[in-house]
Amino acid sequence: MTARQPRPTEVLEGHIGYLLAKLGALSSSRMDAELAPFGINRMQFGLLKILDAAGPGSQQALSGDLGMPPSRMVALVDDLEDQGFVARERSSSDRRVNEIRLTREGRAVLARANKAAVRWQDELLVDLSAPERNQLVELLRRVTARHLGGGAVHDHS
Amino acid sequence: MTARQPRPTEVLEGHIGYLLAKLGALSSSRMDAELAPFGINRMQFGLLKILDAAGPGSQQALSGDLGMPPSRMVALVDDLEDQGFVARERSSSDRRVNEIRLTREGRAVLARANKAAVRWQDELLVDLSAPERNQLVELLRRVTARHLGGGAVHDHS
DNA sequence: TATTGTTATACTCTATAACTATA
DNA sequence: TATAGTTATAGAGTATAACAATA
Repeated sequence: MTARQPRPTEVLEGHIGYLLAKLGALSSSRMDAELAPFGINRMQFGLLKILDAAGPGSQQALSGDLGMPPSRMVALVDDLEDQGFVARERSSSDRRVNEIRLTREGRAVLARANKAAVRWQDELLVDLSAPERNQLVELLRRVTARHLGGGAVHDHS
Repeated sequence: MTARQPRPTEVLEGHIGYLLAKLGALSSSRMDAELAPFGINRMQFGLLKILDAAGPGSQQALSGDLGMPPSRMVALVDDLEDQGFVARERSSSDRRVNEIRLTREGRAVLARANKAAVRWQDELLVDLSAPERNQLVELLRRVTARHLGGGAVHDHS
């Protein structure tokens, strides 16, 4: 509790990596909190968004998209399926694959969750003007494109 | 491996939180990799920087500064002490407190580690012009000040 | 033999809470 | 009784590897 001076961490804020890590962690935990009322976490939110944008896909494809091991998809999809947000159907052409598709309920919850996500984003950027927000997003996208642009974005710490 | 289309995650990049989380994770893991040759991780790097800027302090004060529980400091400082980068001295006025101070070796390794950190930052921002880099840092600092500015910056996922 | 999805295991990280020594 | 530091424990998250079904 005995933090010193005004702000000893100020010296760290010169490092953009520090700012990115801190804001990333804040944003992640807050996103999870915002999404919790809808029964999903930010990974599942991303999953629903991809399904919505790219159409149905196998768990392998999805795990490739999200850059996570297939084993991790199981619980994620289990939970979405239990809540009726996605449907798992054995592909007729290749019965090994699970074809995952968004249900009507899934599309509905995605719409509501998306609103919450946008609301939180607005709150995060409340101090920036509209042009500044666009500038920030554009700069971050350029950095992202260079360093994570190749294919799926991996965590792989 | 069977990631679909050009980049299905593109739909996620409209969310600044996604970009921040991904870049934060990338930056963190890369920082650890850059610092590993010096025998420290990014937390210890931050610790050394704070000691350098604010002078010696107790473990409590440091843990307050960094926003982590005192128990976590122990191993962090143990390791730094083993390598001779900091000295732990029982305070004479209150023998419960450990006064942590930077050693000469600590100051030397900090200087070298800092160069590596700056080099990585330059690489991260390689596609941005000098004014753009300044703009990005300034925007991030303003967002940080609003949402994490109060005191110590907590992780607390 | 290779691949999809699943399950089991093991490892890392971290917070919480007991414990000690000082005050 | 309260506080600084330490140790112990327990939980979450996650990757890796074994496994079953299908190709």
